[in-house]
Amino acid sequence: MPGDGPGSRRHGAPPPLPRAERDGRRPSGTAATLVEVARAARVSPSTVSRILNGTARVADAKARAVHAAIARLGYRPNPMAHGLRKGRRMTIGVLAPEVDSPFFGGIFRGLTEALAGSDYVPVVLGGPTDREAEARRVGDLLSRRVDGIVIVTCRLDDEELRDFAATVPMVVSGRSLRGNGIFSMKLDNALGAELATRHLLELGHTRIAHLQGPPDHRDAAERAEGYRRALRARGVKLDPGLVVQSGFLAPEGLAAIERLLASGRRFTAVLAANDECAYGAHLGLHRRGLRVPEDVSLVGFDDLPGSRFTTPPLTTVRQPLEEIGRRAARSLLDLLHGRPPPTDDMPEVELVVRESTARPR
Amino acid sequence: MPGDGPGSRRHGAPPPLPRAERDGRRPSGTAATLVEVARAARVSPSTVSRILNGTARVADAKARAVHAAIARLGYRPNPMAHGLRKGRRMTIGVLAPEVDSPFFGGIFRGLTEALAGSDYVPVVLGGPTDREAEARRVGDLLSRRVDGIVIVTCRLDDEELRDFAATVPMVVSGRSLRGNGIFSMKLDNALGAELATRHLLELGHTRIAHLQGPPDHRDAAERAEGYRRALRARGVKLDPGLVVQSGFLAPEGLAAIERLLASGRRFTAVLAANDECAYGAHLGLHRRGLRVPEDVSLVGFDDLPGSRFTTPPLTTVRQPLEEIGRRAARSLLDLLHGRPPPTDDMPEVELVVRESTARPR
DNA sequence: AAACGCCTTGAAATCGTTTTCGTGGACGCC
DNA sequence: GGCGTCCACGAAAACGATTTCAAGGCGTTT
Repeated sequence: MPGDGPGSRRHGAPPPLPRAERDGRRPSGTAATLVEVARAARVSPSTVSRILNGTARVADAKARAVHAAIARLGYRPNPMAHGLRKGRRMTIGVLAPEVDSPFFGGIFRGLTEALAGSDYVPVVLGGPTDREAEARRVGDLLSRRVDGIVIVTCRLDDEELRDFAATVPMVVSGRSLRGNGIFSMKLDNALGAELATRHLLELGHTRIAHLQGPPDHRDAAERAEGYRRALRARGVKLDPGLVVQSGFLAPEGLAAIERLLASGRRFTAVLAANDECAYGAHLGLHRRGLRVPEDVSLVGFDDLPGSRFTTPPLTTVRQPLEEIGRRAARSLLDLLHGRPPPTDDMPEVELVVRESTARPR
Repeated sequence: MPGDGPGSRRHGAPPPLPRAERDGRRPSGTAATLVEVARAARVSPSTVSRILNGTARVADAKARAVHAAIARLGYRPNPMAHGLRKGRRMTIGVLAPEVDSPFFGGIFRGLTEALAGSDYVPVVLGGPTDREAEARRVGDLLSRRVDGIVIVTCRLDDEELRDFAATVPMVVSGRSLRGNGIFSMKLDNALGAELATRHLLELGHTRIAHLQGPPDHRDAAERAEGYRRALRARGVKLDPGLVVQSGFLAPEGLAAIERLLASGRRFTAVLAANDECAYGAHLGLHRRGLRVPEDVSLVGFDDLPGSRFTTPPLTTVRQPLEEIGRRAARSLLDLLHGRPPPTDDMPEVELVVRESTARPR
């Protein structure tokens, strides 16, 4: 470390956090406290606190003195002392199975956006979860004393959820359940899948395959239901051989379409479990020399940002991810401030027709 | 809210956080404290603390009594009190321009993974940043008293960085700078671009276009430099008309390739600023009826997870994003524990040849 | 047997805020 | 002019942990 003072501070014992102290703001090595501000402004700590929080009127002269002292000392309130006293930590916990999926990304973006105005910050715990692991993670967050929790695709059952919500406000996605300290948001997966399937039917497809999502996943089951419903409504007989088990990930979509192809069953369109699954399926078709949409029409679900830029751009069912994130954050803030969260429903799912679907040849 | 007690708790004043109290663990409505544990176990608070932290030996009998009390009361240490006393908050701040990009996603995943074992949790602040906004955000994190900071693509200049690092350990990506409380990680962008370009040259391409990233972005500039270096090394004259300004986002890649196409300049291969830019470019080519790789070879940079599943899968330069995240976390933990972070270099960039490149026709 | 040291333990101080409680003064009212 | 109210403000008590300090018990050494 050339030209950087007398060697290794910072190694050794836990560092005593020296503050930046150029332009002579803090001669001492440690952060200014409210008491020091009070001393500098010749008032009592209580007064400083009151000024900071606007808890009570104080004389203008003192207020000015205090503000001057704050600026001079570069004072910043210590959030831990604050939290200890007030019982709030100003953090909200976010639980998600896959922090690197674009799905979570979209929601998280909305979440951070909506949280930006407030004084709360998100703490993210990731990693794959089954019901049990998820409960454990909530426990972790609880012992960190987060002020609220958002769970992105919730696997807890309602009972557990209610239980946790007695301790701390919770907002979850993928469930429809409201009550004391709980807010949840659920999209109409069945309707989305129905819309998508109907779109394919209207184009003239009848042999429509469905790559179904994880068997234990409610969203997946609902989408499959929507698919069947649309077929039934048009009087198209469901060929069970056209429904193949897949998952929400691209490799699973690839594997699924390969199995379907290998089965020899004829089909002219595919409804994938979600966009990522569709990506995988697309590749599988491509490998077989089948073109989208000329040979096979392909529909996804989610409308990930990337789906506008696949070749061709993917027809899909739009989930307003950012909006979900924003609403989650807002509802949680409502809960935290003791306001009733809004009762209006989620924005509707919406079919986005792009270029991966066409009339069958 | 059917069957859930006498109406609206939780609305009204800030809720007093009632703890879950079924199975009769906490008759009172509030969380157990260390003092209560001490009382229940008939020892002093100090002793409980010592047992919890292993600070000193205590008699086995007492230790057992304390553990029993802890279990019975469902005691969980209050992190705010702990933080106040110890001066540590057990959180690390993460700064990133776009929390929903797969790029950040990959890094963040590695980060959370490596943090999972420790007692630290990440707090994410997102949103687009220029240098100034980034400094402000670091300030925000500082006033939240995070114990360390990770900046994902750092725009601060070295001076500022050093300054901040005097207050709190920092790990940044996209910079090569180490010193007191600073650790940084930088990939050899120039080398990566050079590898990619050389690959195209070796396939026989000579008219290779480059969609250059944001003009103010060092990574972008370095990649452009690597591109030029590779051409020079092979004695291929650089046609400035083949270098067009783009960005790191898909729409920008699309716009750039359209401009290039409109210019009428002939080219048989494209080196994109990064993978997302390549996606956009791919779409632009597709729209013009140009096929990848038959008509135009295409190379990206980053190796996002999605790039394995584009059609065709994208040849690209691999950045080990998760590994970067993991190392960032580990180095920060090292810094925090007063251990010197590892001095070994980053893993090398690596060309991943898939199916978007081929010999020119 | 006295002196010394180590080990376990409890009492009390401490971290930096917020909040209650009390007090002195200014003001309004009869 | 006396008395009650109200207001601004300071002293001090929380909040829940850690840590220092001191003390007592016990074993060892000379």
